[in-house]
Amino acid sequence: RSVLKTPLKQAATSHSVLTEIQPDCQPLTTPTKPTEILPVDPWTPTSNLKMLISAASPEIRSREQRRELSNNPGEVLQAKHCLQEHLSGDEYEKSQPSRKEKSLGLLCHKFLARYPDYPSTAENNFICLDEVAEELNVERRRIYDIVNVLESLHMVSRLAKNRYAWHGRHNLSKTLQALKKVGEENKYTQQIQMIKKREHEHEFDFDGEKNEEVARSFGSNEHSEMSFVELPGMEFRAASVNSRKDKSLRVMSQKFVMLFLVSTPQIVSLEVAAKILIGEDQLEDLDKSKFKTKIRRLYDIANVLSSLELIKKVHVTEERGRKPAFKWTGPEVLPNIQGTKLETTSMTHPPPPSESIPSKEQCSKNLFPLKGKQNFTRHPSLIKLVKSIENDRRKIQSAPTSPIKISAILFSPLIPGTDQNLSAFPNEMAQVPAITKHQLEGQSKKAKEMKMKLSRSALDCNLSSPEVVLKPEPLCPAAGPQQAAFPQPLGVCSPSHGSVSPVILPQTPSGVSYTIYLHPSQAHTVTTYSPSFMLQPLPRANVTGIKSINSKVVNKVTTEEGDSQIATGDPTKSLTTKEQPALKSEASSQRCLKRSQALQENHLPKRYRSDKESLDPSLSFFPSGYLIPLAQCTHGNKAGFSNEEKAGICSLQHTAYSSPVAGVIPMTGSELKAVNIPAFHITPLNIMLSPTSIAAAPVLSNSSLNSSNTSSAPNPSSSVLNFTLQHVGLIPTGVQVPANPVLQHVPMASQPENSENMNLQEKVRKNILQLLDHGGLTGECSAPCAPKEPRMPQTPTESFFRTPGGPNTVPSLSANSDGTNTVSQGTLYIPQRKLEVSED
DNA sequence: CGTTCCCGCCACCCG
DNA sequence: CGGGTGGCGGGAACG
Repeated sequence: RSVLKTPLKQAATSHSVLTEIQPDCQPLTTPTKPTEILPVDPWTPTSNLKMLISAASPEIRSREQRRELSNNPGEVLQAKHCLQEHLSGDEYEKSQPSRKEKSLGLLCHKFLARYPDYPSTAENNFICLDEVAEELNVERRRIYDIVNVLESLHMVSRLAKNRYAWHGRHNLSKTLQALKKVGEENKYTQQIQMIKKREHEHEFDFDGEKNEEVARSFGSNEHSEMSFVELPGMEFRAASVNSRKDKSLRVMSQKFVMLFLVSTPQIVSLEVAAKILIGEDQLEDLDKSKFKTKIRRLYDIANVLSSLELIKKVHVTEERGRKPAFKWTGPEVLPNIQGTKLETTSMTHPPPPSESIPSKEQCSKNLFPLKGKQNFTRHPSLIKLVKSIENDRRKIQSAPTSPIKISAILFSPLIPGTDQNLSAFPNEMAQVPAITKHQLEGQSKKAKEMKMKLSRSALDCNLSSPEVVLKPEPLCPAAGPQQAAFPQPLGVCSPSHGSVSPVILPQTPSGVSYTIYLHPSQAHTVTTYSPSFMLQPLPRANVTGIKSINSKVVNKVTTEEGDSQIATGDPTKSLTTKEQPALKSEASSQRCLKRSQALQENHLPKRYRSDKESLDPSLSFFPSGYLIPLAQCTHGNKAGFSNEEKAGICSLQHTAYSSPVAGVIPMTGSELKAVNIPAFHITPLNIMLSPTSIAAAPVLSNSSLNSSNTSSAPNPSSSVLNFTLQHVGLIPTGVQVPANPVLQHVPMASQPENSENMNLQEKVRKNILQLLDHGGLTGECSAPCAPKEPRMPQTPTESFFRTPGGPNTVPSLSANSDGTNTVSQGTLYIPQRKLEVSED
């Protein structure tokens, strides 16, 4: 009916007619699987499995082999889908491929198998859809599904009708960075939080504040109406191909990925994803069918992402039961891009992709009229209108550009060697012989990683920020629930908006800039503040879901986790002696709860200082020639905060549970209890600092060690520690711990095991110290400046410790007059995790 | 039964 | 206007 865009009615009619006329052909229905085949049939799932097993065989692509290696031998099942049938097509027709044989995931694998991950320019990297479709024996329609999501990751790009160019993973890291950034700017983190919150709204029903918050969030939400995110140099190849750039699958795929990138346990449930993706357009019609459709699409996308091994399916268990979700298993994405193009290296800047740089006129055409209204809301229909207009405009714009020399651009050296190396990193890691899950997760690796990072960062001192360090477990053989506990490797990245830094970078020719198509009206909305700068004590998913948890539940959870964990059984036992007592004494949860609740009340979202920080339209030209609205707020914002504001916003405990800045949802004590405690059990080292905070700690302590400086906090390190401990509930609020421990604890944070804690600690500490010595530190921790331009780090240390976002993002701690500690800008992360995440 | 998701109609848009 | 694209949702397969 009217609801349907497509005159489905007709379809339905014709359908029924057809059905009647030709009963044997089922026009609109899924063909029934011809009942039965011999049990021994080669195509049964079982046989499939066998095939797989025997399959680690020769003819699999080298790439495939690598993957296999990385897979735990015991998990053949898991790898099942990873294989392509190895036999010639001879057996095709005789058997009815089971539904699974036709799955998009498998198809995608086949598709991927055709092309190298990192194609060289020399190779023939053209993709002809018809050809592929034929070879893979599927309808073209299916190929579109695959290609579309690949395109969203810039792994392919469309050249012309029926033709695509294969880029493989060369662009992947940049794309992910861009996506992450955009995701942050879209405040996806908060949206997720919000969704979850809403799920069980029933419980907290407080005042209008909530509503306001919701409204605001969703209202401003339309900003996320952004379209396809592009990379410079990856812009439309051919003008003609542009039209549907903002269409669903592609964009949806990008958004989906964004959700992972901004989530701390990088797990996203389908439900949430769907809601967010829908919510962007119109929040009201939470139409069920629409939701269903969205989910369906998400499955499609997820399937190909899975094939790419960027995500994998898991289940999160909430109070409602198991819900399908996906976990990011791709490379860790560092918000800061700068590192990618090491000016350090003799390589210098990669030659600017001159060919692909749009003319100036185009740039001007791209100018978005900025609309100042902050909360301008428009009716959906209007949005649509605008969209189409915008669309047209785009077409026009792109027209002059017309197809560029493919060969030139296709493999344009956008990605310097360094980048490639980086990209390759995960693979290397993956190649490390698979041990046991635990071991993988284990410290040895982490320790190495740490070292590596440390030394690396030392080397990269010229970088204005840490370079991209990829997470070690990308290929996920061991991906278990535990991973959730280690959202980010030490020092790797700030979960936060890289917007800060990246935004600043664009100046650099080779910088990873990205292009977002926004509706003019939305330009202003882009990032007002960084979502990540909020404390996220809990994993959104379960957090939201939990009302009151009793110890039983907690135990249960822990136990469940335990099996895959090193520390098992009674979690308490696995704790270090040191921690143990603390934890116990901790009736903490209760205390925390109360307090948090109390605090929440006071501090709920006072919307903050709007955009005074929007110093100016903050628009700038990127090399790509596209005009991109900067996330000015990000840095401006930070700088903009006055101390009192910070204080107000971030006062101790309160901040932990709800930050006005972030619009975090306040949580109840029970929730905290439920979530935080389990986290402890799971992670021997309970204190898990986010990269941001981690970065902060060293700097701070350092500053206090060396020459003190700007830090207003007498003893920042201890502040951090105390804050953390208190927050986590390890120590009563009143207790204070000396600063030193910080150094020890921080490193430990990355250690899942305690057995070697001491050693590791030692090592890490040494490393750190060493590092410090090296660069003599300049710990400027509370410099609220928002440099407009990329700033070169003064010292290696600084560059290392500074959050990727830039100097201004360095978390600062300060003691408030009231004696409480204040954390500003920084984020202390508590291990966040689902109540339970299970692989399938 | 709930979840997963293949199939293919048909609206759209491009050349 | 024909053909490439790809939104969309029924309902089968799967678990």
